[in-house]
Amino acid sequence: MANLETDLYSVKDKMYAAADCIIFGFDSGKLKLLIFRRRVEPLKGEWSLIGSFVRLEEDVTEAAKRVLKEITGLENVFMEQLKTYGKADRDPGFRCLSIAQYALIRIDEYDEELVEKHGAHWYNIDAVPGLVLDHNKMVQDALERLRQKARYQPIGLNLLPEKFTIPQLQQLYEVIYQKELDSRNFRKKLLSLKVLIKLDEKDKTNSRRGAFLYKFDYKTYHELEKIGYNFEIS
Amino acid sequence: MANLETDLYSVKDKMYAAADCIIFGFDSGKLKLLIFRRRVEPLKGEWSLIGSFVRLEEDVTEAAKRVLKEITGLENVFMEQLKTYGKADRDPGFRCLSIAQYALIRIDEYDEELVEKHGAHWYNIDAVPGLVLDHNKMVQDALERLRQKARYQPIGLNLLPEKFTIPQLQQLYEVIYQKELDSRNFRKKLLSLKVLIKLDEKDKTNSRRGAFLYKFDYKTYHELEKIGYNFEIS
DNA sequence: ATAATAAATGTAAAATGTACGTTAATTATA
DNA sequence: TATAATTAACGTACATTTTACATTTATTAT
Repeated sequence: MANLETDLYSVKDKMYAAADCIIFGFDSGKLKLLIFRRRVEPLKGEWSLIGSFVRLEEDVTEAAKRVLKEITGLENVFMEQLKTYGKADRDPGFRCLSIAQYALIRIDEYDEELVEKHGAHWYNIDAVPGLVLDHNKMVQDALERLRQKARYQPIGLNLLPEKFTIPQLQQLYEVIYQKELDSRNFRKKLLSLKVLIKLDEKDKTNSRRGAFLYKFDYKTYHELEKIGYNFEIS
Repeated sequence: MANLETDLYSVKDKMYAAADCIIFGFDSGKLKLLIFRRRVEPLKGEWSLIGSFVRLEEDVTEAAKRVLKEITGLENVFMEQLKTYGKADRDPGFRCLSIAQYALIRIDEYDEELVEKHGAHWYNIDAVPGLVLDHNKMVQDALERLRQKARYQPIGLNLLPEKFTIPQLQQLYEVIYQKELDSRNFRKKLLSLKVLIKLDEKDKTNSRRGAFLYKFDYKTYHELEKIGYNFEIS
């Protein structure tokens, strides 16, 4: 794969596959996206989703994990396939499929130095600049998927620290759904689901009184899931 | 692409992409799957999802439509990407990604002759034989997606004729969800959604009395959809 | 005319969702 | 040391939806 650009015959004659990652984070009440400068011609240097070619001997999933680790230092992150973008003319350089995958990371955990070194940058989701190829479309699709999926599954929690407060969680849902939620009903609904473990620690960064921290009870959740239980928040 | 099997160097050195279709139908109260005999080595002649290599100059979506038309004669069918199967070793012959797409067809509309000519066959979903590679897994994943998606969107209707009765629709939901539904509550819920148009024709194939035929009001539905409406049936 | 059969309608209780008002805990400050 | 300010937490009444179940209706084969 090293001489992709130089071996013109093979470039035009082959099918390539890229793994592109839509990396979401949540910070200061905002949903964010991590992007970097594209590393291959054409359009080298332009803003792009973080991605890489899938190597011949490598699983698609592995390729996505590889770049994610390379840029953020993170492993074992929530990542899920979004969809494959397969228009024949989507990339002017190659015939290249992109298998897009979205990742949800805890923004306090990534390796800042590494991110900086690769020229990557976090943008507010509503201020993402123009990206190469169909990458803006991928971001839109990923957002829609996140919204859809968050309604019935507790995936949003992957964007928060392990210990979080209910007001924090509400704020997260508010940015995902892009609408305000009633804090009293939100709390009531959430607690009725019986999958939060209340700790006796408080987070006092946002109020004098402080808000209790909670952990999500994955064990119980997965058991309930089996018997057709839905983590539904609206 | 014609000499894939003969040009050994390129075969081992290239990435291929296949479009595999999970084709669902609904007939006599059963959910069915259309499969055929694989046309390429290795495993030529074994039961397989209906698929084809994606040509270099062809969109992935086009490839899927192409095979679907080739085998069933159908165009303009509901089809949606399921996911891409990208394990490096999933196909012992090539490095080949499979972009799996599921289709929902009205089983009374396909071209029987064409299907027969290609050695394709409808199997009850609970009696699908062993398929090549990871195709059985694809079927399971597609089923799960269908179940998930049918809860909130009226995609099941793509499996029924344009005119259908409420008992028919209920039967469809029952096979999709694999559970019995209360007919009184089903009807009530369905009609409350205000997206069925009652015709003044009856279908008398199942009872002396006959059941009224309905059409789905896509126009109204799509308007409601915009304002955050959910076609939720459980 | 009657029996048989699936279709269609109805109703009451339980559960869930919605829209609010009130109280509690904490600390900076006066 | 008391008070003000602020967010967290709890509660309640009403509306809507879901659930569980019984009855009536239209049709035709006998």
